[in-house]
Amino acid sequence: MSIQKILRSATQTALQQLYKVGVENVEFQATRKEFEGDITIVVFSFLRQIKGNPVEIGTQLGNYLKDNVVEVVDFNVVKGFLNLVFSDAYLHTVFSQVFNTEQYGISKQAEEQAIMVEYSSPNTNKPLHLGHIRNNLLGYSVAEILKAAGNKVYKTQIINDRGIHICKSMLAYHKYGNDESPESTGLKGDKLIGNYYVRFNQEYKKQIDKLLEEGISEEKAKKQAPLLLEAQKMLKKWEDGDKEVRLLWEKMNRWVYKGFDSTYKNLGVDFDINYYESDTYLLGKDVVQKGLEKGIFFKKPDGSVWIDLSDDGLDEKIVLRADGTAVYITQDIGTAIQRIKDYPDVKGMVYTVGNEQDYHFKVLFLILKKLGYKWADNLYHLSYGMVDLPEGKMKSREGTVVDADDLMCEMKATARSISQDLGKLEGYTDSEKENLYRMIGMGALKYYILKVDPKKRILFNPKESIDFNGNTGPFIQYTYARIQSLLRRADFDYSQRVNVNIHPKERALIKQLQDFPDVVQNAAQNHSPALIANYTYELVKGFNSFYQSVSIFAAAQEDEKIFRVQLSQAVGNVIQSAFSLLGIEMPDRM
RNA sequence: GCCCGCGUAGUUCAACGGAUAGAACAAAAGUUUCCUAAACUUUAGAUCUAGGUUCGAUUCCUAGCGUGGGUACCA
Repeated sequence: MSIQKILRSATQTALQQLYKVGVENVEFQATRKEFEGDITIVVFSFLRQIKGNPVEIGTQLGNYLKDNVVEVVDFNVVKGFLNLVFSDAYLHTVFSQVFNTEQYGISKQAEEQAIMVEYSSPNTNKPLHLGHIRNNLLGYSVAEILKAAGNKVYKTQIINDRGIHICKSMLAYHKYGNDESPESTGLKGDKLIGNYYVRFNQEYKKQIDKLLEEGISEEKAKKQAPLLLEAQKMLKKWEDGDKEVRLLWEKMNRWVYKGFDSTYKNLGVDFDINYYESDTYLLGKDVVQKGLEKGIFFKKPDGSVWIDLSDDGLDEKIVLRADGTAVYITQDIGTAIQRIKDYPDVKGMVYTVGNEQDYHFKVLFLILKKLGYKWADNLYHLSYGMVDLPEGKMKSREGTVVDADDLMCEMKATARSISQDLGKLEGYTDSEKENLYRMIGMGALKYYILKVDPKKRILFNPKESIDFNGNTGPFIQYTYARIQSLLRRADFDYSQRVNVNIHPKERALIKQLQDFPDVVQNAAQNHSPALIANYTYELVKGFNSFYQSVSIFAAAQEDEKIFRVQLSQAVGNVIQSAFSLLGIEMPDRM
C-alpha cells in the first residue's frame, strides 16, 4: 500500500474520531524545501466540514498520525499546512524498492489494446526542417512515454506523396533537371527535390510577373500561369496512371525517402508502419457515400457533399468536391478507418500535428463519431505550437527555413568544439569521440525542444546557439557521466541493504526517485514529454547538490559509503530511463 | 468580423486552486592541493489590465488590451 493511501485512511479515521466527520479527499503535496517535513497535508480543505482553527486541527491530526502511523515520526504545522516527517526506516524501504527494481518506473506489461501514434507525416517535395524536428521528437517521445506507462503502441506516419505540390517539383525537374540525380550531384535526395520545388516557384513567379505586365489581374495571373496549368495537367495524368509520370514520380520519391531515412536515423526516430496518401486518398469516398445515404452528410445543388456541424458549435464543412474528388479531410477519414481495419487491437490514436490544424481535427473527430465509430472517442490531437524565428514564421520561399540536417550538424559541431576545449577524453578513439559529440549535440537539441510544454510555441533564434550549460541536455548527460565514473571506481560490493542515518540531501533524493513512476503516468496522461524533462532536471539538481556537499568514497562509515554508491547508481538509472523516454542517449564519459 | 491558443524577471522556460511565484541564460561575487568546474554556492530581477468566484487565484469565470493561428472546395 502506498504511503498516501495509508495516510489518507489514517486521516479519515482520525477526523472521524476527533470531529465525527467523514472526509472523502485528503489533499497531499510535497513539502516545500524551506520547511521541515517530507509530505504535507493541506488542512484548509477540511474547513468546509470542520469548523475551527486550521492550526489546531492540524496539530491534533499530526499527533494522531505520529502516534498511529509508524512511518511518521514527527510533524509541524504552519498555517493550514501539516508537514509530516518520515522515519529513516521507511525511506530505506522506499529506496531499496527503487534500487532493486529493474527499470524502476517503466512498465513492462503492455496492455492488449494498442494506441497508434502518428507523427512526422512529411510532404515528399522538400526536406525536413526545424518544424518537423519538433513534430518528430514530440511524437516519438509521447509514443515512448505511452509505452512506459503500460500501453502497447504503434508508431506510424502518413506520407503525403501525391497532389499538386508534388507535381510542381516533378514538373520543374522534368523541365530543368537534365537527368540530375543524387549520385550525379552529390546531394541528398530530399535536398535535390527540394531545390526543384523552389525552382518551380521561382519560374512560376516570373510568369506571373510577366502576366501582370500585360495588364492581367493578379488573381487571374496566378491561375493562368502556364507552369501551373502544366502541373495541373500532370496531376491529372498521375491520377489516370500515366506510365511516364508514374515512373518519374516513383523515381523522385525513392530519392526523397532515402533522404528522409537518413534524417530520421540521425534524429533517432522510427516507425512501425507507414501509410501513403497515394494509397489512401480514395478511401474516404466510400465512407462519405455511405454517410450520405444515412443522412449524416448532405449534398448541395452543385453536387458537393457537406456536413452540418452547427449543432456542435462549428459550421458546415465540405467533405467531397462537386467534381467528386476528395479533399484533405476525406482522406483523413479514410485513413483512420483503414488503420483500425489493419490493426483491430487499436483502441485509440494520437495525431501529432501543429496547432494550426486544431479546427481540422475537431471536425475530423466529430465526423468519425457521427459515423458511429466507437473508437472515435479515443482520438487525440497532440497539438503543438509552431517553431518561430525572431522575425516570425519560417518561410521556404524566403529561405528562412532552418534545415533539419544542417541544424543537427551544427549541434554536433558545437559539442565537438566545447568538448575539445575541455579535453577530458583521453583514451577515446576518434570514432568514439565523434559518437559522443553526436550524443551531446543531439541531447542539447532534443532537450531544448522537449522541455517546453507542447502547446506553447517555441522561439528559435539561429544566431544564439542552443545552450550546453544550465538547464540543458548536456548538463544532465554530464551528471550521468559523472555517476558512471563513480561506479567505475567503486571496486567493492555494494549490493547489500544497509541501514544508515540519512543525510538531508539523500532524503530529498529518495523522495524524488520515489516520484518517478507517477511522473511517467502523468506525462502519459497529459501527452507531455516536458513533464519528464522537468522532473529529470530537478532530480539532477538534487544529485549535484548532494554530490557537492557529501563525500562518497570518503564517508565516515563503510555502510554510508555503500549507501551513497547505491543512491548514485539509482539516480543514474532513473536519469537514463527518463531520458530514454525523450530519445536522448547517455554517455559514460564526457 | 467570428472561432481557437498564448500573455510570468532583460531573454528562454517552470509552478494538480495552496505556503515567501521556481530555474536557466545574460549581469555581479565566490568555490578546484578533495569522487569530472559542461558543476556547486551567493546577490539583484517578473505574474498584461480591471472586475468576479474562493479560506486561498499565475491557474477558474467575465470584460478589455496585446500577440499567434484558423476561417469552408490548399494539404
